[in-house]
Amino acid sequence: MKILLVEDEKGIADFIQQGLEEEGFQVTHALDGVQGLKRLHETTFDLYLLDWMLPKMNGLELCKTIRTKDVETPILFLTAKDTVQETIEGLQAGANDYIKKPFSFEELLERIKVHFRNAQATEIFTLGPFQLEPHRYKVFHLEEEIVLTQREFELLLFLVKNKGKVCTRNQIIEQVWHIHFEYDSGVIDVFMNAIRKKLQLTKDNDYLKTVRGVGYMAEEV
Amino acid sequence: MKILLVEDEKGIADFIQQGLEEEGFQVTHALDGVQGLKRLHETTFDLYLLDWMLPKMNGLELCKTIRTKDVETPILFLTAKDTVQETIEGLQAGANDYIKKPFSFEELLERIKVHFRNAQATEIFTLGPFQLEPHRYKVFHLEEEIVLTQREFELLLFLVKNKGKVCTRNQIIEQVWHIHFEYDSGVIDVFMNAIRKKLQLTKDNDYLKTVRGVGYMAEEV
DNA sequence: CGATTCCCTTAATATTTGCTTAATTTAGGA
DNA sequence: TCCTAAATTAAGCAAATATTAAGGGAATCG
Repeated sequence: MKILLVEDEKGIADFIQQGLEEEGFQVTHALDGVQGLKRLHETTFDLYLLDWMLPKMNGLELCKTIRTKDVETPILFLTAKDTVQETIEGLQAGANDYIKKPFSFEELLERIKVHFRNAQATEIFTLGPFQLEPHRYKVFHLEEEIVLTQREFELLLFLVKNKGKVCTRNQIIEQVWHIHFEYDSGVIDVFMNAIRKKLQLTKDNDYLKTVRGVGYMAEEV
Repeated sequence: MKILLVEDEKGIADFIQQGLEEEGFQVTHALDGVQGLKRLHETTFDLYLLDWMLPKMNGLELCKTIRTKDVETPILFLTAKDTVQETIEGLQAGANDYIKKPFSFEELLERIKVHFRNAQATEIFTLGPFQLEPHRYKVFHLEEEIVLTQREFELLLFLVKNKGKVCTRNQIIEQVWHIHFEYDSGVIDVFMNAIRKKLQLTKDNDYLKTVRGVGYMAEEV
């Protein structure tokens, strides 16, 4: 879930960005309306969080511009107390909600979640007959749940996210184990073994291939 | 969202009705208190908007009558300047807010939205055979009440609101304890223990799962 | 205003889980 | 065939969580 945050006060922006990232959102931060507009051309976002008072191009203009292209995506305003009245303009310009400053992070999060509730927030990855649900740390084979430990899950998820690409042992140790120096023990092998066992993979059913001398690869059969 | 508007001045009534309908509310209009009462028997509403001065049965009486049947739904009064003092009676009779005439439509909309926001707090959450009622801070197992402390309740509520998703220890410490820096003591564990004990959860009856290395998760079995 | 109660928190201990290592067997490639 | 990489298995160990008890502080009640 990608959020575009347009806010000129660095302190507030950092506070929000950090909090939202801990919640698993991807946050892009722009310091003013013009920068925000640029980001808009680069990617699409799932939610906009706009400060009302912005240098160069204020929130209202930005809001209108966004709405000329994109009618769906929720827009939330951050507004100071004394501009609440004006903010109603914003709502008429196509914004979906506004939050009065000062606000607690919980409030903000709550509001954001309300707007996401409609848009399915939960990404699901698949590999053959397997489904991975990161938000629940769960794997299913068709309907049946397969219980993996955290590491097992993360390793599998990493491979599946890179489906079709070979993941080297080094990459795995870095990305899954978060070890950033040369390191080699048999850990990965042991975990691959455990995963294959739990998923009941065989020669015919070979979704996790080993690439000798390099690493492993998830692949549709 | 259905709103009952009781207002005898046709001009004002039309103005409000039209505006609110544009906002997506369903508005039923009654010209006096007696008519209003009739509508009340026909359907249930999510909010009442009552003029203070009404023919046949004034707003205050109507308000009291509504409250004999329905304690929850927000009631807003529309009052002229010179009757503001009296309106306080209205608040004591169970009204939730009042708006001074003349008011802008934006103001009105603002106030209505605030009350709907609060009304969300009336929402009831369930987890298996358990019911949480946030507005009363109460939990029921089927019919029987289970007494939780405030923190216990808030922790349980947080997990239930995020049913099916893993809540990390960090999220819990932030959202339930409102601590916004890195922090780790055994508090969460102690509370989880207390909650599980009070809800009499066992292995078969496992609505609150621990996800090792991550946090906890509420889940339907 | 003192006593009591009720929670929240900390701390200490017990228990469980799963990560890692190491040793052994199997398979692949030159 | 020989050497090396990977698979497999079992066991020790460390870390996360469960559980219990006790201290402290705020609210409540007499």
